Amino acid sequence: MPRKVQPVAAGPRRSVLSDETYDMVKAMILTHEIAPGAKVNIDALALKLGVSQTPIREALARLESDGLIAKEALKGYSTTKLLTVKQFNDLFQFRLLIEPWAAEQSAKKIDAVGIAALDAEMQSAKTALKLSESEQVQAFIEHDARFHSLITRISGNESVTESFERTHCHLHLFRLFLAAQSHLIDDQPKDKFVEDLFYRYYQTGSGQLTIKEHEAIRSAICTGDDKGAKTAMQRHIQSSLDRFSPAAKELNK
Amino acid sequence: MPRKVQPVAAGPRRSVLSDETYDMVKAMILTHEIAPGAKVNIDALALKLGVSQTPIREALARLESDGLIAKEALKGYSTTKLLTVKQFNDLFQFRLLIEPWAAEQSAKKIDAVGIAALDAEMQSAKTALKLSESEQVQAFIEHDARFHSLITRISGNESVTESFERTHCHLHLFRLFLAAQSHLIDDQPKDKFVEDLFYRYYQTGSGQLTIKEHEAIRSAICTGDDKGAKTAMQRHIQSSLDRFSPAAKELNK
DNA sequence: AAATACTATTTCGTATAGTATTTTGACGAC
DNA sequence: GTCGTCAAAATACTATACGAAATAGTATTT
Repeated sequence: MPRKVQPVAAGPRRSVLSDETYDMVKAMILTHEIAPGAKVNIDALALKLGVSQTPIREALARLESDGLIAKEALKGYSTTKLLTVKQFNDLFQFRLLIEPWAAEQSAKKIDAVGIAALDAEMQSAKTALKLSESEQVQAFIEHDARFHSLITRISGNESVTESFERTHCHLHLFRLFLAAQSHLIDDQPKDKFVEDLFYRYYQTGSGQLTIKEHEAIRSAICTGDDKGAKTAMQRHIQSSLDRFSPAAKELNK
Repeated sequence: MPRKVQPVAAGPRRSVLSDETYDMVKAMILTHEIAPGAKVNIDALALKLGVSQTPIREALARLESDGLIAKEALKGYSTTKLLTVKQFNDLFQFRLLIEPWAAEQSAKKIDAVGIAALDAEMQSAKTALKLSESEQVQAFIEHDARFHSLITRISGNESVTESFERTHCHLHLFRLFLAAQSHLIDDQPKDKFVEDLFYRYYQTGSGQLTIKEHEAIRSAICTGDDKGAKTAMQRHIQSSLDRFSPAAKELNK
C-alpha cells in the first residue's frame, strides 16, 4: 500500500542552512549578542555557528538588504548602530502614514478568520502580563510586532505588508530597550536618560496602556468601524511616539 | 615628498565584485535577458558573467530580499513573475499613501540644492522627448523613477525613501512594458491588451502628460505650496494608475 | 495506466587556496 | 611626544573542486 504521507520526522527539509543562519544571526543582533555597530567577522561567525562561509555570506547579504547589517567594500560587515532620534521619528512618521490606513482597510475587509486571529493575539498579550518583569518586555514587544503585522496583513495590501515588515521596527525598539537596560546594569544608574526610558516604557503601565489601545483598535476593526479603526491606530502610534521619543532623544545624546 | 593623492586610475576599488554582479543581474532582469519567472542557474550565470559562484550567491540573496528573485529550498532561484493586477494596484495604493505626503514635506523643506536638482531632472525629461520612440520609453521610465525618488529624498524621511526605493516600481513597470512589447513583436498584434498597453502608455502623449504633471508638482514644491504639492502628487499617481491599470488587468488575464 | 525503481541533474554546503586590501605595530625623523 | 613610513599580520574577497542530498526525468514493473 503506497504511503502518501511522509513520516513527520523524516520529511524533506523545508528550509536550507542559509535560511536558518539568517534567523540565527538576526536573533544574535536582536539580543545584542552582536552589539550595535560591532564588526562581524565571517570566519569567527562561521566557527561559532558551526557552518561554512557560504551560508554566512548569504545570510549577511540578506541582512544588509534588510538594513540590519552594513557592508563596506573590502572592510567587511558590521551591524547597524542603534536608531538615531531622527531615524526613530522618521520610522514612526512612516508608520503613521501606512498603519492607520491599514487599520481602516482591515475594518472594511474583516472576516471570521481575521477576527479569530485578532482575538488570539489579544489573548496572548494578556497572558504576557503574568510574566516576570524581565520577560514581560520582550513578550510585549513581540506581541506588539505580531499585532501590527497582523493588521497590515488583514488590510490585504502586499506592498503595505512588506514595507511594514521590512522596517523591523520591533527589532529596533527592542535593541534600544536593551541598550538602556545594559546602561542600567553596567554603569551606576546615574544617567537621567536611562531612568527615562526604563520608567517610561517599562514601569509606568506601558503594558496595560498598550493592551487598552490595542483593544480599542481590535474592537473597531471587528465591528467594521473603519474610521474608528483608523483614528484608534493613529492615536496608538502617536501615543507610543510621545512615550518613547523623549527618552530616545536622550539615549542618542 | 609623500604623495597624498592617489593617481586616479590606480585608486583602491570602491566596489567589490559582488556589488557589480548585483547590478548586472538586476539589469538582466530589467531587460528580460532573464525572463520573468525563469529559473536562474548559479553555475550558468557565473560562467556567463565570468565570475565564480560566491559573488553570484551574494547578489541573488540580496535580490531575493529585494523581491526581484524568489528562492525555493533545494530548487534554486528564479526571477519573480510580472506583477499581477492586484499587486499592481497594491503598489500604486501604497504609493498614494507615502508620496503625496513626501511631496507635501518637500514643499516645506525645499532649499536651493533641492530646487536645482528638480530643475535638472525636469530638463532631462524634456531632453528625452527628442529620442526615438524605442529609446523614449526607457528614458521616460528612468526619469520618472529619478523624479519620484528625488522627492522622497527631499522630504527628508529615511524610512519613506527606503521603502519607496525598495518597491522598485519603475523596474516592475518597465518589465510590464517589455512584456507587452515582445507580445507585439512575437505574436501578430491581434490581442487587444497589447494594443491597450502600447497605445495607452506609449503613443497617446503619455510622455507629454507625465512632464506636465511633474512640472505641476515641481512648481508647487519649489514655491513652498505644500498642500498644492500634495494634491498634485496625488493626482499624478492616480492618473498613472488610471492609465495603466486597465491594460495591466488585461495583461494578466 | 499507475506505481515503483533507477539514473541524471541540480542544489546546497564544505574545504581550501590564492590574491588584494586593510590594519597593526614597530621604527625612525622631526 | 607626534607624525609619517614601512613591513608584517590579519582580514576580506574570489576562485575552484568536491561530495552529500534532494529533485526531476526516464525506464521498468505490476
